[in-house]
Amino acid sequence: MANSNATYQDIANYTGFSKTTISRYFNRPESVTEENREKISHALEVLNYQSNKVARILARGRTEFIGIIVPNMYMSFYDEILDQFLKTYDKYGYKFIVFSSNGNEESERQYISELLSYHVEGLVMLSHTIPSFELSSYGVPIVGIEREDLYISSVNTDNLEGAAQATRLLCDAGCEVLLHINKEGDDDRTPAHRRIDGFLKVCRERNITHRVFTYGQESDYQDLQQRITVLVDDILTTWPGWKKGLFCSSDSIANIVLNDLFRRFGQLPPDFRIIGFDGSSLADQSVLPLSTVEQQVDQLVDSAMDLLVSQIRERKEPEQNSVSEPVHRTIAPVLRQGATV
Amino acid sequence: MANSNATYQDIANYTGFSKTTISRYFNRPESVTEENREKISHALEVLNYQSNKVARILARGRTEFIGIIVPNMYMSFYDEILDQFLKTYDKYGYKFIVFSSNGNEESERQYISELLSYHVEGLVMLSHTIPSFELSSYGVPIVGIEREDLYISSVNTDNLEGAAQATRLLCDAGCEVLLHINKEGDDDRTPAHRRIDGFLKVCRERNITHRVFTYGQESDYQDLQQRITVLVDDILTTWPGWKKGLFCSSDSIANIVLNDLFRRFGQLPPDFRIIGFDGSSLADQSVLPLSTVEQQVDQLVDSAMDLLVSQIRERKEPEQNSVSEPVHRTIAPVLRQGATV
DNA sequence: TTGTAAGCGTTATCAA
DNA sequence: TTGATAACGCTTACAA
Repeated sequence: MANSNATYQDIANYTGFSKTTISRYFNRPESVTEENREKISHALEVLNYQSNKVARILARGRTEFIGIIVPNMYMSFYDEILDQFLKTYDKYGYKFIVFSSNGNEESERQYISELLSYHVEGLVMLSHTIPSFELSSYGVPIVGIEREDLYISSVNTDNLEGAAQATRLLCDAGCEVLLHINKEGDDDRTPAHRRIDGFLKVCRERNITHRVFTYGQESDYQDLQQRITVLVDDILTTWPGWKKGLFCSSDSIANIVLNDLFRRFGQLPPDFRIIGFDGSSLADQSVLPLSTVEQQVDQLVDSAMDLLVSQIRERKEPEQNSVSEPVHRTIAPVLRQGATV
Repeated sequence: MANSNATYQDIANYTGFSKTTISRYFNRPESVTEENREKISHALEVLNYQSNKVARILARGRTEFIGIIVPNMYMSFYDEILDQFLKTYDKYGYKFIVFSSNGNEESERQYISELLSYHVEGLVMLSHTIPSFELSSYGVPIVGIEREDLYISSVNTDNLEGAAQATRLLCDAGCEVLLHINKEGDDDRTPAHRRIDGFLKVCRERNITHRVFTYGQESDYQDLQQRITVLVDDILTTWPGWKKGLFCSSDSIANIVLNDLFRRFGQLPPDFRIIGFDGSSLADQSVLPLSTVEQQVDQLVDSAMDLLVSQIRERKEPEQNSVSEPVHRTIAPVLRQGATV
């Protein structure tokens, strides 16, 4: 039978050693004679020993847990990030306890406190409801990704540069008017907001006609689609005959626009160019492969783990450091040419 | 400062009570006088107490952890399932430790053993590499979802019925030839294999021309797209002029077919009907909303948690039960009419 | 190379 | 209603 719940004590009794020696067998095998190692190893088999990490955590004070809070799973960006984190297990050995907050600030606090009581060694925040100032006060290593990050360490895509590249690409493709769609009313300090800045910067540099559109709190996908349809109507009637370049703040939006145009015209009209943002799998699954500014998820996550691990180390040697300052890292985006520009 | 690491002992010293009383304050508050409760509560504030669940686990033997292993995150079915599990936290209070296996049998074993050593109370398996016989031997409550389940409890969509409904719908829409695309070489005992059975059953009942196509181990999305293109070529030349009904074993495949047709014809040709399977968000994001057989993810997960929790309870009262038999639950799928049939 | 004993922060069992 | 004391299973000085 599995799950026999043998303990070091049982192994010790069986072999005639002490618990300590059993512990050594696992933690510094070289300090146990070959011969005795075999005896112990044999006993483990016989008693079907199953290690108990909970006890080890308590004794050592290291959980090897990292907590991670995402806003949701239906935006593919978040599950690509999550997947990437899970993959770091082989490299770092950290296990992940995952919560999905749905943007509810109160549950988010509860989740954090739950995580803290499990003594997670670090926290990854993708969700943006709780201000970084509060997060920093929890006194646990923490890193934010693509969220407001004034008081905490963070990793972000270089949104300004990504947006600028996308905008330049549209220019160079001969577009005569440049349009940008972004989410409205987002906090100014949010990284995604830099995409507007990048767009405007290039438009002004090149002195080209442009406009920024925003969509609001459309709650579900249906509403969002309708909002976009209205917007496309607007664009078609305002600039008929112009060569139009549309930079969308996400692949999801770009996909909706593209679908809308295909339903109207059976193709991407020749006077239309579209580019998205994120480089999510949706960009490939679209009716035409979307051109997009790819966020390098692997690098975002690598960097985040790196920051987290060094914070965790720091706090083990509380000798020198005053409370060290937040570190902000930036990952270069990659322009990915699809079929829409 | 946060993270002050006060313990019951500190609270006890501060208030003059014993550790035991502090413990009672948390676990059976009514057994402590109102007055003393306030004293303690005050001390908690002052000392900034942060509970330590690791110690509690060790003392009580209950972790409130459930382990979950998914094959990957890029198939939206899995992350919708995962998201749904995370949401059960408010109802059941279980935390989830998540691993993504990428179909690697060896890592999967390692993950399981890791999970067991954290004394998870139960296991959810979505991944199919490890046979259920082996899983059942681990002696921990376990439930599989849409995978081979001979020796373990499980929850599955009624794939036979779903496929039958889809096929009937195509018939009723006046299709003259019915086609089905599924993954080849899949283990016969896999639930998704029932979709072929359902398709064939209805085709024979109605005595209608039909064919089953399969695709193989195409490793990435590109290859898969190419395979599908060849397949569509084949279909177009074999049944020109026929009214064709195509039942795909996933929304992902249906989406590829639909995109392919749109690229060729700028529309879904009038002699083509398509229906997918899963009811994933991709079905909505497609160039035309896909008709699909929706797997009721919320019910799948509800049922799974229910099975798991009752197994967990059972094993707390080891009095009566011999090793209880695996339970298999089935969730009815829902036909969702999109614009493709 | 091995063993003794104290400790990690809770809960559980008795008594008082 | 409260308190001593012994678990829970492992780690870690310190000794032998």
